[in-house]
Amino acid sequence: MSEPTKEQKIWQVVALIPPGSVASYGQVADMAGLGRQARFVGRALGKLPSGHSIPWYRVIRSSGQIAFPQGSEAYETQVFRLREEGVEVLNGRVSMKRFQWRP
DNA sequence: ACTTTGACGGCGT
DNA sequence: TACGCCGCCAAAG
Repeated sequence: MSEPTKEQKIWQVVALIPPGSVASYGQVADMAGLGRQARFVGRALGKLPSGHSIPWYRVIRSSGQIAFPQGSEAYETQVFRLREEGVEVLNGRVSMKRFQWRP
């Protein structure tokens, strides 16, 4: 085994987000030591291997918006899982004020 | 080696 | 509050 890849670091950080809270792509990038690589976080989550247990749905935009287009399957899944943990989602958005993860 | 892409962010209008 | 524009930068093609 060698050094963890950047993608693995990202997954590692996402796995730390506790149930009932959310984090932005930018916040995850920063915590993974990737600076302003918010966009890379999205790409990395898209590559999650099947069978994983990474809470990808706890990652949203800094604005509180769900990153997928409303109505898409991924969007519906994300909203469902968030509500399941007690996170309120109204019109595709979460109140960062109330649910953002603060390490 | 070069160009395009992307589950973003921040600021201005 | 809601768009649009531009900046970011590693990975894909």
